[in-house]
Amino acid sequence: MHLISIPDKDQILIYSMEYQFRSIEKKWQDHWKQTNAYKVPNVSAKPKFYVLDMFPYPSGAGLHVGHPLGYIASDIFSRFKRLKGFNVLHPMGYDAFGLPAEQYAIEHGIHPAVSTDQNINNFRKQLDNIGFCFDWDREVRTCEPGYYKWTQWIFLQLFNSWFNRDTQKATPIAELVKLFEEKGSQSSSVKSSAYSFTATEWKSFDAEKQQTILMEYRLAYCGYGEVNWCEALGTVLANDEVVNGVSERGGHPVVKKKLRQWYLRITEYADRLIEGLDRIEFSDAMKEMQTNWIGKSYGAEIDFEVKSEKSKVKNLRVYTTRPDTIFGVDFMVIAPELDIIDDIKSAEQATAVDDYLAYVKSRSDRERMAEKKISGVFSGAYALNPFNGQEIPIWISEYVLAGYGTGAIMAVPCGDERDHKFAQHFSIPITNIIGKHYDGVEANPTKDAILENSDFLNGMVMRDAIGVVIDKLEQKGIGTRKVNYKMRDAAFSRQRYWGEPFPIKWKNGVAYPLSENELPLQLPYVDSYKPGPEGEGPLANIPEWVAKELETNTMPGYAGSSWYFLRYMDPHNDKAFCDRSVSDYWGQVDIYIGGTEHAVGHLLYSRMWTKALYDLGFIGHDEPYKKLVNQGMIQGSSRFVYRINGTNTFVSKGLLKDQLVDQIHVDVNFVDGYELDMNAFKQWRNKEYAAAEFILEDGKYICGSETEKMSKGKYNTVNPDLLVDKFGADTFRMYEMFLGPVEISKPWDTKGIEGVHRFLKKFWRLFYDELKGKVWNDDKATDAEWKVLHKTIKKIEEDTERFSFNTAVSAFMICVNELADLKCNKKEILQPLVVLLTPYAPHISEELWTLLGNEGSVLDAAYPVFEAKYLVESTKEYPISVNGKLRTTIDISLELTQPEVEAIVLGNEVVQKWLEGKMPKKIIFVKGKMVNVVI
RNA sequence: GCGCAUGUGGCGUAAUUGGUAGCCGCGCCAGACUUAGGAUCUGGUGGAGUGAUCCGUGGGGGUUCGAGUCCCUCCAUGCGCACCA
Repeated sequence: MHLISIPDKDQILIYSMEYQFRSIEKKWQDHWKQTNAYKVPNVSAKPKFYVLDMFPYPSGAGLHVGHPLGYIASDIFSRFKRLKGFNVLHPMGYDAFGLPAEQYAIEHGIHPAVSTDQNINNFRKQLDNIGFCFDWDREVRTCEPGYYKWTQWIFLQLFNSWFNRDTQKATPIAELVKLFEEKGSQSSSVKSSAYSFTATEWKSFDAEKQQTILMEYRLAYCGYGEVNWCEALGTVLANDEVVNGVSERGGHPVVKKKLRQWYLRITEYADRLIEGLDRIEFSDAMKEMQTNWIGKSYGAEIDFEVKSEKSKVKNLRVYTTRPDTIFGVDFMVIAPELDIIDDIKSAEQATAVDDYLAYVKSRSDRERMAEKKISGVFSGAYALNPFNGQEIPIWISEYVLAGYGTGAIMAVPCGDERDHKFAQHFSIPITNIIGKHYDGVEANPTKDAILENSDFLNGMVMRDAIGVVIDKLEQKGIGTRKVNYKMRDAAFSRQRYWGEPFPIKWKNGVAYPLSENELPLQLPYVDSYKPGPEGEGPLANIPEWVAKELETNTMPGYAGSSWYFLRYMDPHNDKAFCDRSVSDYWGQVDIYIGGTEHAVGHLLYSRMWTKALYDLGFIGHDEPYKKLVNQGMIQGSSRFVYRINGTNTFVSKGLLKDQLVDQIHVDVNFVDGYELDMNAFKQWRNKEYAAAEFILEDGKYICGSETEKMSKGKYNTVNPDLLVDKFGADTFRMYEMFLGPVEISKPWDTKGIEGVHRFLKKFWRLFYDELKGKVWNDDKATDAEWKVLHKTIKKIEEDTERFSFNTAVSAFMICVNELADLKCNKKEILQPLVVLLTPYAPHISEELWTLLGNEGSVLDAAYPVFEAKYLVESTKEYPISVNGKLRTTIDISLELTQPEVEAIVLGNEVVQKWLEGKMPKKIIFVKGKMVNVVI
């Protein structure tokens, strides 16, 4: 009999040889806690490795089985790196500011700080269950003053900096002031703005004017932007909260309203954000998404003279990437939002234009986006082609966006699909400038056609004409070469309570930063979360706050998450956001794990903040994440019952015929596979279905199933706590990995977890048998056993290194199956396996490690070293194909040459049968792989 | 509409470089042990056929001695979006 001791206050002894996962896991979790097993030092002789998870927003719903997927993957990798001799930083924290907590506060009157705290405690309990190796001493919460003090501090650095176009770097604003004092606004390092002045003029400006000008350059700046304003609710709504043009709650109308907003000048970093992608390991898909989002394009801005009845507007400026098509312009299109519309519309078209604008205003962005049908209206005005004076009608249509370029395009139907459809729809005549390349049916966006009908460009290849046209436009002073970006500056303020306050005071319309020693500017306690007047945030309702002339907006969710990876390095520092020597030690995040939904938001913002902090000398690297791994979503597998319409009778799935039935979601937690637990169902939802009657097949009620998003409303969420309780954390961890590749989305299936649990039990039985007790021994291993071990070492090491955890779990299973077949209970084979298993199933590994008589923790054991000599083979079972179809296999020595192999193959009776006496045309022999006989 | 991703047994998946398709697990079938099994163990399990064989990686086409893998095209599903000129 073997003995498991549980180091409790009242120590109890359990005599057992079974795999007692509950006591084992509790014992070691307590032990690791007491011994600070996961504490990570900032000073170490070991090489560093930084593994980071995207930290969670602590929602009230708690964790479901989809959440820990990435955490388990990163935990396995962290433990693996630790065994390999690295000092591994693997922290966790909470992205704790956010809208849901505030919404909950509005509805239930519970302060966001309170509910957030409760949610965090709940999350923590659930996370601890799974046995992660997080260093909890480094936990951060973005909503704590000790944290957001530094979020505010970094904001001030951005506020006090501008982007020097010459050096392409964030630079203290004082240097810009100096530049203005010396040279005025004319300098290559200064971007163009609405203001142009000499040094003398600058000095003559009053402070207010100077500040207004500086605001044009600050990396964090104040401007005006449109928001979703809901008059009835008196508040600004997020895009999420607007459905079909009305508020999600209450269905009140939502309109665009211009409000003062903070922005981050991320557009200045566009080129560096593109360039940086070459130096980091993100998936090609992710890089592509970021590149598309930034959307750099080369083109020209061209001014077209406008001819309208009122003659109020002289020019229409358009942006185009294809100035070479200027003679193919058949109409212009301007965005419905443009102010000039009023001034150019003709009397005849006025009603039609107004109607169209009203129509557009009634439509949400979403509708406009998904719209396939073509709409638009002629304005009644014309633009003149600058080269030949031809009149071009100006149209208004929602397919042109006000926010991009100049909000106006020159439409070339023969070369652009959307323009083409528009022209066809409104019967606008189409000019063909590319001859046979345009078939009259579909536009052709080629750049390689030779231009026709194009005046001085005739005979030129389009690609070459682009530069020629721009040069000519520039000579004439009616156009300029222009690089454009789709990306816009990031809106950085919210009219909400539960976020970081801005460390900004307003005096006479000028924003002044608080000084560093006034930080943190604490979020004041409030009783009401109602919006302030005129769309301002709830802080505007606090008299003391307003009296101090403090900014009433708060920062958005992504403020805290844009730099948290730095705070983990030095979380308790109250002198700096992170000591430079510490960030120099840890450097970049080596592996960052999270979902693709952050592809263009968080991942771009945090890259920008990192670059700015780098420019200003606060950290030594300008890309936060060296490598990114995207985890897939775990989908829910919903279960349904079928109730015959108007009755209380439920029909089993297999017996469904033509009856009209209601398909009803049932809670997956009382369905075993597909079989419904009818009693549990009757008790469900306060016995709503207590009177249910069932039509069964083979005495069972079989449910229907569908794969959907995992969510409470679909009753398909599965709580990890239940599974850990039933099967143990080790089983749960391995099963989540066994489900499939980390980066692929797949449905959850609770049923399969038993297979992994069986595996761990089988593994345990190699050491301890239910009847015989200890079965492991010190016998010498055979060649076959060594081979199994080293094959496994190789596979596990390679798979873990490349994040292929599902195949690694499978390799463990194969190994245990083979050792069981060999009846191998030998310590010299089993002990290295225990170490290999440690990252995946740390609890059982630590237990067996101790039981094998080892001192110290398995967490720091030496990782087994693969030796190729155990895997050397002398023969190979070759697949023999005839004309590419497998016909047989033959064991052939690996030493033989091609002619020798050919002789063996041709002598084989199966091959001879297929040859039918003919001579093969050729024999393909790939040594160590296969043989193919071609007849 | 645009962008990205994914399609392999009843299910989750495997096949690392173009070289034996279906490893491992679930489920299912049969059996052993058992008072019993939702425990454990053993064997079987892509489809058709008595069989030799044939068919099979979303559909169609192509390249190749050989294609799940490469190319073209179509279809379906999921996710994202700011119709990006």
